[in-house]
Amino acid sequence: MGRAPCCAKEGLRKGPWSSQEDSLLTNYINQHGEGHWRSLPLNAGLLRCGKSCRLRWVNYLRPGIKRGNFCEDEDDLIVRLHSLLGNRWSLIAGRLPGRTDNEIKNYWNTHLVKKLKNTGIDPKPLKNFPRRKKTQKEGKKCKSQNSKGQSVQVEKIKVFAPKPIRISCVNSRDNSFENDTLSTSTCSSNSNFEEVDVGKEKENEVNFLARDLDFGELLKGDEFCDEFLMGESFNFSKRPFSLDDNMVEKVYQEYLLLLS
DNA sequence: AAGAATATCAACCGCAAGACC
DNA sequence: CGGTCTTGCGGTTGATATTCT
Repeated sequence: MGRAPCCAKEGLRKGPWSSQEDSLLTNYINQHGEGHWRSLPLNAGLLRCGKSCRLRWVNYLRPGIKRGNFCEDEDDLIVRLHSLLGNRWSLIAGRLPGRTDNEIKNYWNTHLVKKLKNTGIDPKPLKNFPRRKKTQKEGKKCKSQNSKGQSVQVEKIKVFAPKPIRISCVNSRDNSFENDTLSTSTCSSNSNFEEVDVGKEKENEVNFLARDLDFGELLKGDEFCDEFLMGESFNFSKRPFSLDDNMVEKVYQEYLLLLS
């Protein structure tokens, strides 16, 4: 099965984006919305491939993106989530307000790995979870036909990374999971995110987690996770970083709570 | 001051998988 | 139902910046 390239390569610009290209892309998306990446460059007057446009938008131009200066809370959360989820940067990014998967991945590789190694911690995930398999139904709009054979747009459930919210308390960094409550506080250094209705956000979060993390599927038949779920026999001494306060267990318990 | 070495991060690439035809 | 398209993800690259010698 041959696979067509995402775009014709000839005559397309590569490399860093100019401010003019940025504004063309931003203006186009502001007017027409995201999506249709393949046709977007042509329509927006850009000599870029759609993939490049998407990447630029998602990682740089999209409103609400926070750049640089990761706070200690964020470091902490990234390390913990990485320990739980491995290199599933998009999932990790979903838990960090305004951060992109690319930025987190870069930050992990350039800063956190070193930092962990310097403190004698092996920055390996607990478990290499398989890459998530999406279900047929989720994620996309699809066309279907009504009884008259007319084509109608059916809105399928779309997996939005929810408005990023923290799942843990941020004020007590070293005891981040002391509180059993599911805090939705945002990162302390982040003032760009709105206060949210905790009830609704929690609901959204549950939906998000249930669909996107898909722990049920992820963990099904997994001896390691069975063990983890059973709790008692799990040996925390295997953990890649200090767990004197059972941090990861608490993160995990939060996820379980959200799923219950 | 200058060249080398190292760090950083934006962007590219290939692949997987669902959607579409 | 099979081939193709589209999107999104994670790994990697390479240009630029910074630090070291």
